[in-house]
Amino acid sequence: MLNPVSRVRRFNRAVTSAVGALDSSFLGRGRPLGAARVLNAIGHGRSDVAEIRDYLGLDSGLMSRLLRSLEDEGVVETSTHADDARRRVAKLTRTGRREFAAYEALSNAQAEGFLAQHAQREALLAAMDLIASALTRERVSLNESDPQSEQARYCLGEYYAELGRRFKQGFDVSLSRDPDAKDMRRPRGTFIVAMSDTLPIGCVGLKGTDHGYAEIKRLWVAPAARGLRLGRRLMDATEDAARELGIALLRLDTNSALPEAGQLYRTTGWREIPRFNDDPYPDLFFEKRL
Amino acid sequence: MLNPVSRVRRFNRAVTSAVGALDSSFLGRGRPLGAARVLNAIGHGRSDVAEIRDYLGLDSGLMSRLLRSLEDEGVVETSTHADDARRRVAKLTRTGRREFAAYEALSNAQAEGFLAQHAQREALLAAMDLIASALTRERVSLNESDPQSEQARYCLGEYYAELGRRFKQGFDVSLSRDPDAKDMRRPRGTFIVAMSDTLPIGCVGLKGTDHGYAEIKRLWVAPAARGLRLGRRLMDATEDAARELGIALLRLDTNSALPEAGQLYRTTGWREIPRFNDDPYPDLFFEKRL
DNA sequence: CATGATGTCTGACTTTAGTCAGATATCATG
DNA sequence: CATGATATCTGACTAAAGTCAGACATCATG
Repeated sequence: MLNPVSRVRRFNRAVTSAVGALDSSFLGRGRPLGAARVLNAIGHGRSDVAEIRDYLGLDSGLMSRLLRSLEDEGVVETSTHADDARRRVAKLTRTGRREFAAYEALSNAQAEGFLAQHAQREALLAAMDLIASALTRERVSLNESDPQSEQARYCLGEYYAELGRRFKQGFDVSLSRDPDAKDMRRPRGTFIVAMSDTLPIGCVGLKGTDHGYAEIKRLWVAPAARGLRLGRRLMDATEDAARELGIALLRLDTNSALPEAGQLYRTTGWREIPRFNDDPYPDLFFEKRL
Repeated sequence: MLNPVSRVRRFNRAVTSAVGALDSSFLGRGRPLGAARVLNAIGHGRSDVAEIRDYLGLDSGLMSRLLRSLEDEGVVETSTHADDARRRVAKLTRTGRREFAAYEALSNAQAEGFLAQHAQREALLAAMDLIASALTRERVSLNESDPQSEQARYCLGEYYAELGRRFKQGFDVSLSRDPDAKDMRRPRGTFIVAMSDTLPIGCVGLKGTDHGYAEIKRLWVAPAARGLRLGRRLMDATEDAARELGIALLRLDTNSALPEAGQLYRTTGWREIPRFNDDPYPDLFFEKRL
């Protein structure tokens, strides 16, 4: 009753019945589940028919019929794609948007109801984040994005908050050599955000300099996503980007209060070098030749 | 992207697709899912046809047909219930047990595969326990059981380990007034274990004494089950049992290092009294008249 | 022991999901 | 502009799940 496998299986059972209940709550709107799923995919912004088919794993014949039934119902309208007349794009009509809103309200109410039942909300949410990240790990996408985008700013905020918790003297960005956004945009550098579904769960910046090297900055992985080797994936992606940009030498600084970071660098070809800047926070400095 | 409801919904999406994959892994054995589910329910010890139907939420007609198809296949045999000739009981044949074992192996392999993919196993398992307990909270059952049963011993072990972590001087059972098992058996007392599915997640003992009162001992709730008001349920069940046993006065001791326990007692009609024993660990003493 | 309730079974359906082989239109390419 | 690839659609199926009314045997009860 206590071994890890039974615990996973207990979780599976609990979640299977919860998911069943969730699915059947969608049946209350007089539409089969398949059609409801297509409607919701469109509502969530997937307009390309092929993309929806792919996302939901449907046969093209089935997809075509589901789309037709939604059109007959008056909740969806389709048109041909502007760039490619073979493809079709679907969008919701006014009634379709109303139906979608009803499904959204249902989902939100279900989620709120679940949360309302439990004390220790934060613990529960953290557990959910962890599991969701674990389950969708192979679907984590690394996207280059602007260092001032919403996702990037979210990651950086979390990163600073975590440094504040882990450095005994706290962390104040304004005292640190905070990299300029323009140094983390191509062609000088880049900024990569790891997204799991719609949640940013990690980031890293490549900051161009005028000293013949580029610096790795702001490597962060969300607590809920640790153990998935995401740090390594982010570093690999950054090195690839650096090579693309013709950068031959990378440097970074870090702090011994973040042992997992030092560990990562040491096992991926970085070598320790003497201090190369006067930032007050770091106490460890590394270099890697590409 | 960050609010609690979105986090729950992200979890739901992640888990929905995982459950789908799990279900379809059961299709590899040439049997539709419905039939496989019935076979597995029987394998897990549910023999009464009505009980299976209820557990799986099936229509009686459908259930009857599924059972018939399993019989035709030679994996199940049915007979009439010994006490009631209207009811049927189903059991696996030899080949049925072999098929069941194959499904079990599949489930175990799936669970092991999931665990093998992840570092931070313990964190992941703890998150799964927490969520499973939250989802099945209304299905937690409180069972009176022998204080030396496997489940009881598991709970007590966890309880002692937790005291060891929370008391700054640690905890050594042999120094404490460890209650005798025979004082926690009817008619002198009782011992109640809270089970979620097959996992013990809490316990409490009622220890009979010869001094005109009984004592509450070993109240424990698994970390994964906190926030579900399980402590209160356990205490209520114990008080009910005490009333049944004709006990009019209850006492207990606890420690101020366990503030949630003190809080629970104070809000449920217990009043603080002077020390009534010489156990070195407790520093708070309560009494409640039934 | 008559009566209504209960548990199972059967027949006759419907709905949903899914498959597969073309048909048709359009696109990218040389 | 011929050719093969791609995206969607249609027709013709099958399988699985589920529903419903009634049949039948058995049980609990007064």
